[in-house]
Amino acid sequence: MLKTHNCGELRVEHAGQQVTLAGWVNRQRDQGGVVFIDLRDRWGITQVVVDEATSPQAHPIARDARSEYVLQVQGVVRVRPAGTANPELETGEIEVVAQNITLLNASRTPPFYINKEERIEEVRRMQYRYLDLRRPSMQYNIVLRHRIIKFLRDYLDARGFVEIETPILFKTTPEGARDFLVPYRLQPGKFYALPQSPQQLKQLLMVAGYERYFQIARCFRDEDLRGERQPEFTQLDMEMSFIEREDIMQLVEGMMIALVEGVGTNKQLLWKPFPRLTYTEAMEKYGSDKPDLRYGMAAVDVSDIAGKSGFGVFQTNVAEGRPVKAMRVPGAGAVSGTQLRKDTAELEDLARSAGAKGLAWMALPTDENDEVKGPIGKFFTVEQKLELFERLEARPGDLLLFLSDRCEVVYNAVDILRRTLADKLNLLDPNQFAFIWVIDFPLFLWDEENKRWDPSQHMFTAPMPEDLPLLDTDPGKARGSQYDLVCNGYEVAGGSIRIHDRAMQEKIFPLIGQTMEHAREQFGHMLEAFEYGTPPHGGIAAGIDRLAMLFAGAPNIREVIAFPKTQTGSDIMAHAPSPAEPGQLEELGIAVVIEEDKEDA
RNA sequence: GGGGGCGUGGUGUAGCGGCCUAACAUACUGCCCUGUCAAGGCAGAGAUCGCGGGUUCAAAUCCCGUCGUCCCCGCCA
Repeated sequence: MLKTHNCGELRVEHAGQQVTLAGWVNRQRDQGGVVFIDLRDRWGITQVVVDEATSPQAHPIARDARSEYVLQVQGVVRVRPAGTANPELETGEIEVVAQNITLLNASRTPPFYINKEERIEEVRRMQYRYLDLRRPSMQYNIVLRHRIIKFLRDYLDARGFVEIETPILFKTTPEGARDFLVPYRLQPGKFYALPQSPQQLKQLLMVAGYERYFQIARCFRDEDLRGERQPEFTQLDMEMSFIEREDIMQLVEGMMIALVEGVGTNKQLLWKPFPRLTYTEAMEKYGSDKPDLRYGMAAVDVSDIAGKSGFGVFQTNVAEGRPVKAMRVPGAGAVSGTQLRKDTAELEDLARSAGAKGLAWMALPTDENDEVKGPIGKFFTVEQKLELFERLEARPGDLLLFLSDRCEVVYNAVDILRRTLADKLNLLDPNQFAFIWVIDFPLFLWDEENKRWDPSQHMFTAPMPEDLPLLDTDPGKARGSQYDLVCNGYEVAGGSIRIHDRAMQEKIFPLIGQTMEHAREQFGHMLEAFEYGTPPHGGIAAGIDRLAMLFAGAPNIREVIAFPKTQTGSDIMAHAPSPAEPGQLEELGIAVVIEEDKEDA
């Protein structure tokens, strides 16, 4: 070893010890006769003192040392002279008096600061990702991610789960996203697909009798990127046999609580056990199947009251079956008239961008004797207003927003209004975790474009037993045995009880527009497996990137992925993707045909 | 596929028609300095303002296109 201690561990009790440290120059302070070097490694920073008089060998090297030079320092630990301790440093009580310094490697001037937390343009960070990752904040994120994964592994291992690897080179998987294809030289013209998840394989492991499986699995989906989505991402993939929905939810909930409480961050659970919302409740109240419950502002149906008001839009909509929903924004009405008009105009624009035709509002005065402000107030009788306020639990100074349209439009608008208002009103505390379960999803969602039902999760999700008859009569009403774990507005895990019966599986295919022929071709091995004693089973997959992001308090998952891709799927450092060599393509029997720019070529 | 933001010395920002021969901080280079820790002092170097075109007497600044990146919708659980 080139070091006997790391740069974060030396304390007063080490005083007098001969030590060797190695690391990077975080900062160098040249005082002339004495040079201070803050030596940094993954564990911390230790001050090295180099005195010209007592360390003639080390002094010139220390003088020439620059940021990010790699040094090995041999010296003696000493308690710092009185008055020179640095309470900012964990090692601030001591310093290492250098006897010998070896320059292990020099460094060019880095393109950005390693020793200073400053927002740097992301292109630059990605171009020099190895330097970006050297920054302490990134090292914290990456190590935190490791701790999360380690915790989950240990937790599941202790409960009889077996970690099993599944292939990356596989076949199209039924998650509904676009596949990444990998051409294969030995069979020109044929392609592997990278797994969108190990879904089929983990079910087959249940058929194989492993009963409790997990894997830290890389998944691949060729869809557009977002802050929370990368083309390759990591899931904690799990599957269990002989269990019911409740068993998995309990296990995962216990695991998440233990993780939050055991992984050593300052994150607080807002509540436990985790509340459960049905999909319908989530949509009705929050307009989203992954609502952020760190704040309220739930939508409340006021169709009955609004329909009786004198406001024509509400009357017509309610008469034609379109709901009127109201949201209470605490305190947002207690501003000047000018400000109120500006705020509500902005919110109305937002609602319009979500497809709504408008946004009505009432502002409750802070003085209860004043009139309610807002253009629709006059259409409501005093009694109607009081009824509204009571239902919304409105207080003086609140702003009430009213939306009325088709359900989907109202949901959309409620969702975007809630999220925007929460941000504006500073209601988003990243240290608070609001975990909730969303259950009772519809098994299918109608795909208007292709005029068919689409599985809302995937084709192996079992219907809720009591909804089986609906498959024949009204498939849209059938609920799936699906459960999603949501935290702070992010879906962090999703799973279901699976179909383990061939007949049931074959019943699903035609409903989702799969011909039997195509289904057998793609999934024949699954159907066949179901005939050999498949146990009832189910599972869940948790997004490790999103969890790590939440635990790190990071704004996107790139901050917790060592080498992420940009929004266009590029790796700026390595310049991937890149054209293939003609010889490689020839071996694969592939010709690249790139469309010339359609018109303006 | 669509909408929006951003792109100025190495880095982070300012400048948003003429006072820009582009400012500030920091980093960088040299010299001075024996208790600093965002060290300090003095001196210095460093930018065709992403790229291309246009408008104008005059463009970092306005317009169009393009490239890159980020956010959002679609897409994706």
